[in-house]
Amino acid sequence: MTTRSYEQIPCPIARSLSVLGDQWTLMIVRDALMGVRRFEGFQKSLCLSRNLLTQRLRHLVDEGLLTKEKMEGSRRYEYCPTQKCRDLLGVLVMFSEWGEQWCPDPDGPLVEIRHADSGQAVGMRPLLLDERREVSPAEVELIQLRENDD
Amino acid sequence: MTTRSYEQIPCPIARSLSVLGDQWTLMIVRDALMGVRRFEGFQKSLCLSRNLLTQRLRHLVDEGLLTKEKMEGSRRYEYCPTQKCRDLLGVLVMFSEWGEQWCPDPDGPLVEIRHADSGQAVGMRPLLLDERREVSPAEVELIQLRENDD
DNA sequence: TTGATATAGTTCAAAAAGTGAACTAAAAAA
DNA sequence: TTTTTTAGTTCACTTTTTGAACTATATCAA
Repeated sequence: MTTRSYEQIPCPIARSLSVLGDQWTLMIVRDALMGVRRFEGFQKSLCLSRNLLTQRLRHLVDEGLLTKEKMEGSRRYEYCPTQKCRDLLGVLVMFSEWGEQWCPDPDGPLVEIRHADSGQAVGMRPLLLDERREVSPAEVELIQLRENDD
Repeated sequence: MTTRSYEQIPCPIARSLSVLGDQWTLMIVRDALMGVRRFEGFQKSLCLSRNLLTQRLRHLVDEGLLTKEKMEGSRRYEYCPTQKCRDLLGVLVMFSEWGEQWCPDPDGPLVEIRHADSGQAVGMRPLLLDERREVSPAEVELIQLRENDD
């Protein structure tokens, strides 16, 4: 992975995508958050070439999204998601909601987002951070505060 | 853009990423949602090569995220985001929140997410969809319902 | 303990995708 | 009318990705 040219754009979305925005990284994160821990697990789940998987896992470890840890009672390693990685759940939930809405699977949903304790369905919704009140997505806007002085 | 090999994985996240998950598409969507409408606008904002921009804009039009429309009082065209594109705002907001948290800009935030009417700060937060009650992100889990029968 | 199999990679050639610069043609402005 | 801007296209070059074969431990089963 080389430095993306938009890494220089002073915007948190650009910075996030410069870490996560290649073909495979978010799919590996998805797998990790669904419990995949080992090299062969990622490879079989995603069918990506093994050398690229090596590179991407190394990248994710370097960026602090995964740790490579010795498994208990074994000499083998496993890749475990860090908090930085777990914090991407919201991103994946949004991708999932968008995918269900705009390119649904004819066989019905395949991934569910649930509250761990109660098993109830959960969605990510825009909230006024002060009042803790829900607002309509249509009323939310993205504003650039300063200009990019290339 | 060729078909990604994970397009076959029956998962709404995989399907979303097969449309959006290349180096540039989400950055173009970001620009479009911040008001960029024309070829030169995207090119200057992102500094990507012009032939790639042509390809990506065509891809986004084909996928129904942008429409190429004649500008009023002109023979020129502009690229306008559709509802399918505007529905990606939540994804971008999550990327922005993650970026601010995990790779903050030393000069302070550059993008703000606000309620259009009141100007108040907005965040995407997990909500129990039945009760409309906020829950902790740590209590949210992503569950795969069926197996991928390759 | 030995042999078989599973796991986690590495290596390398071919194919595909991205980059950057130069070029073109139509539209708009002066 | 001439110049400048806009929206691309073309092409040679570089970088990435793919896919298959190979290697070296680790674990399992007899």
